[in-house]
Amino acid sequence: MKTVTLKQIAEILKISVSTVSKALKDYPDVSNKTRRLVKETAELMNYKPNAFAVNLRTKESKTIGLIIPEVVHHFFSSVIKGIIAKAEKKGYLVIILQSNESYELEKKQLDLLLSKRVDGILISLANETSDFKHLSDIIFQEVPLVMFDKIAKIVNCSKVIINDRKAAYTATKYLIDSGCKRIAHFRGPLLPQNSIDRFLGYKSALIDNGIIYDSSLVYILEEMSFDEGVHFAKQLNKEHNDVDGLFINTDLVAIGAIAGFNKCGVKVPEDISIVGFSNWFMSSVISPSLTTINQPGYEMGKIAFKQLYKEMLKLKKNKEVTPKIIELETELVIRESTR
Amino acid sequence: MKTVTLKQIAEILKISVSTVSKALKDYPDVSNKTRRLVKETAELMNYKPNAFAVNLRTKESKTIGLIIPEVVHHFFSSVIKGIIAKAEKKGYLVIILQSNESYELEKKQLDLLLSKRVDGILISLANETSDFKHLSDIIFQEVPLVMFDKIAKIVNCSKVIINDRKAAYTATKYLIDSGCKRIAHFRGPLLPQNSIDRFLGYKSALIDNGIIYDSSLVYILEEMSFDEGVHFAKQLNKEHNDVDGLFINTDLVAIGAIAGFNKCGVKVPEDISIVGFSNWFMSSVISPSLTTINQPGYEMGKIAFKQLYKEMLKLKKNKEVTPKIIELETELVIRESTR
DNA sequence: CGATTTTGCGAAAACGTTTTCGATTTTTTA
DNA sequence: TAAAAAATCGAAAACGTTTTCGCAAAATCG
Repeated sequence: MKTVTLKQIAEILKISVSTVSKALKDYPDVSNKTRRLVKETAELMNYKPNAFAVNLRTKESKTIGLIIPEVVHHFFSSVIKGIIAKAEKKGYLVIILQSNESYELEKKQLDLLLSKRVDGILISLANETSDFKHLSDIIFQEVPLVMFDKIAKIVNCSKVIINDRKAAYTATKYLIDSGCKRIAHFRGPLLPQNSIDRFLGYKSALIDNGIIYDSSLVYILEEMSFDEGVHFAKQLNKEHNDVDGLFINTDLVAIGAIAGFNKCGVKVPEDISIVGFSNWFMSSVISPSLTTINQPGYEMGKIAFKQLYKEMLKLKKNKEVTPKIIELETELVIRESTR
Repeated sequence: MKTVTLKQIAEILKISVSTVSKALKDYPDVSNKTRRLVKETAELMNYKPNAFAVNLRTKESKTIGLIIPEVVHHFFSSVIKGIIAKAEKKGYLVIILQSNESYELEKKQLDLLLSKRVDGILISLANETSDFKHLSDIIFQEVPLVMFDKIAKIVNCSKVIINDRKAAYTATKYLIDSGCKRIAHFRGPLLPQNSIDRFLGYKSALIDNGIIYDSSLVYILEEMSFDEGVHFAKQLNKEHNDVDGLFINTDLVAIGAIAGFNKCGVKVPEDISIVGFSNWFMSSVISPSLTTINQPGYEMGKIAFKQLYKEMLKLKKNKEVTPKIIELETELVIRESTR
């Protein structure tokens, strides 16, 4: 039950290795008779081409790398699912690495993927990442690279994103339109672009609508966990009793916040309206269900791979690739946590 | 900025390719002087061994395959995280595929991984899988294989599992001890071993404690979703108003069931005690928080890889591997959903 | 100082495939 | 029927590494 090679097939049929190879790959310069013969015996002997040899010869691995800040996360696992699904259809396998939001790890893993000679790389940045040389290096080495969700604007590669700023603007505007006068914001860490953009969207919605921006109403959350949501809800209630609207960076925190307000005796949405972000599946089933921004993770994964695939093809044909920025649509999902 | 090879280093230093290779790998038959020289220039030229060539030569890819029924799932993503973490430490990368609970896909993906020549395979079975030839084939081909969580007892390979039967017994026993007289069960699909075992644990706990087993109290859930939990809670309430205890196959469904009972005006735990399974992080934060069985996903991932690693090493040394069954500890986490 | 051992290096095969190029045979055309 | 064209095949190089083996030079020994 050893692995069977082209050579073995060749010896059995008393023809050359090259002819066997060509027959299997439908080269025009092999007769129908021998082609059929080769294919039959290959089938019979259960021939499987040695991927290592093929890789070496063709200089491609039909494998892509994926670096993600955190696997155990509903949004990211949806993205992963989208990527894997699309990649498999195109004959690509996906190696997944996790940066754990660490810049150092991210760099190391990028190196790892390069040394494994993946055909392309998909990445969503770690929160810590503020230097982007490791990414520019990739581009310089002409390895196709596509960033998604957590991107760096400065890096000259294709990106698949949502318009975080616009979505946050919409969310905040909805709070304003529904009558909120004093609106707070639970934002994410300082570095990631999407956390910045959501904050900016929040801020400009206030300003555009004649509400004075008050920086003491913006809370910076590092972990973005349920518990942080609980904690900061309590704190907000203590420090700013008059707040009647709250836009939160992500649903998990928002759900925590609802629980937190619950404990303080603050009623949602009667006393305070809350809008989350990402439309986690739990958001529709909790009580009160959460008004939020729908962020299409699965879709994003599929499209990110599609773009990477295009660029890998172009590279193979030595064509120039011009980075593309693809913006996916989001929408406001109105539920019970807002008036 | 082309990729640099051993040959190029050799030409520059006017020595042979073999010496360069040996110098870099600290072979004893190369002098300290040339070793240092080689290493320095390799560093300088930013030499990275061509993984394709190394693979071909050494016949290993330092890559393992992972097949999982569903990526977007808290338990499984925890397992993935554990596997990736451990694998990376040992210098292995992980290719992840998703069977979507489909037997056909599972088979196809196993083939894919084999054709890519991964060094080992980790798998958690699809619900649909009831024929195991594709798995035995892997073992026959001497590719290390370790199954985890959703396993097939009949396949002769190492397995990392929890004792589902015992855990379910504990859960049910706790319901009995806390005074429940009529205990229902929401089980998973018919095929998967863990769904069977949890049912059996439930059943024998009843019988051992003098409660008559009533099959009409056992509901089979196909999707294991939140919505199914809501739906069957309502149905149970309609069909068996007298039930005062409920053991549910998985936390997500249990949380759905709590919501369902809520809508029917059935109070948890006053009217009915509920025990879930898996200790999803949301279970501790909902209200009432859920009594459940803690199932260590991250741990399971780490140990599954560790076992696979051992077997890959043994295979390399041509040593015999004897399949091992590793049972991880679970514990009952008592919260508010039970009296 | 000659014989033996040790040290350091290189040639070459091997891994299994793909693909170019030339050679031979067969078929077509003039 | 001779010349040209097409069809069919194989030899061989190449991809970049690892590792065995042999050889020469240096070091050690008696």
